[in-house]
Amino acid sequence: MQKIPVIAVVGPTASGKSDLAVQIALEYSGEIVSCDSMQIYKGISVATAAPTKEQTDAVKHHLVEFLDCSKGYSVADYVSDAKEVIADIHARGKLPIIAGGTGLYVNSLLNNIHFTEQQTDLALRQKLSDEYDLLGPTAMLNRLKELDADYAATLHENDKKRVVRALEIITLTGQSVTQAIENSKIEPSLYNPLLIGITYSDRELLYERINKRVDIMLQNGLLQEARQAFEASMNTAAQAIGHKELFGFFKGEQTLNEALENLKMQTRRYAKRQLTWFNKNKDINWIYPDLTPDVFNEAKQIINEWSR
RNA sequence: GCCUCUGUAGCUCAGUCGGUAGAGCAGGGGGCUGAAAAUCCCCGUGUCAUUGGUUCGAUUCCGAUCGGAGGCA
Repeated sequence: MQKIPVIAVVGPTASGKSDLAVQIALEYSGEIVSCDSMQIYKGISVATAAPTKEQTDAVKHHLVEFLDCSKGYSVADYVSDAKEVIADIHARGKLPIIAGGTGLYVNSLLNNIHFTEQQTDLALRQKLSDEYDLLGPTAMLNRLKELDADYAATLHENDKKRVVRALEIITLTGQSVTQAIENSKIEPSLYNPLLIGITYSDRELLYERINKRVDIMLQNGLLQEARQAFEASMNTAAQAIGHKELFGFFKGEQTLNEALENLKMQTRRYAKRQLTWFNKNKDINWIYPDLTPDVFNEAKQIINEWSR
């Protein structure tokens, strides 16, 4: 089967990937498929720095601001949704441009990780989580060792989320995580991807952009949006950086300035984690705006070489 | 002007009964397969303000100088 050509623009938050993706889409007649675990939600566009109206007017954006904040979502949902959207864009003769900073989603999509039918049981997960708290990390990791020694060897006992999830999978499916991971890789990739990464060679410059962007968010109504989130019942959207950091201020536990400084710090750390994720991928063609002022031109050269 | 306290890692501070020093936070590095903007792991050399003195040896004790805080005038 012929692989679908796609361009993926990745990088840490506030690096300028959204702008670059739009420029590429306009030049090469593309449509943007967002790859961002938080921008999928409606009503939190300030905190998530969702694409602006100018951007969405200029280029069609998919998988952005379509889900209610009360709903849960996962990688499996994303891969399934994105595959459909990409196939449709390609069928209409347009170039799919994946743009986003959620490393897990990017990798799972491009490698065509295969997720089987429903494999989550929140009640069971809660039960295992309670047991973890009760029996302690060592006991739970030991339990996993007996069921799936290989996977257990890759985890630290404090990694509650993964230890619990591994036990959840095993009790639910009777299959070890090692097996499940192996099975998830059986299908070949559907795409012929070109990966373009954007980040600053001088981390300080990226951090300055992040700090500045938080100040702009404030002007764009971050406080009002966060106050609504403070009262609303949110699902995974509650994890987004941008609202929860302001709750301390709403409760009167800290000043607005303290909360904003913390918000900036959390965003900087997030950017660092994103870089850890993407740095591992040796297929990424990196562009550094502080070294290469004309980012778009650089991107065009990379693309032209790739499409030859 | 006088008195007291204080000056140690980017920040807040321990500490060395004299043998060149360590926590928290910040920061850095690394993981990551159904919550991922989440979550987990690892990483601490710095003219111990400056300058004289005592000493085998001073960041530690003493003096002076220069910062900072408070008190009295």
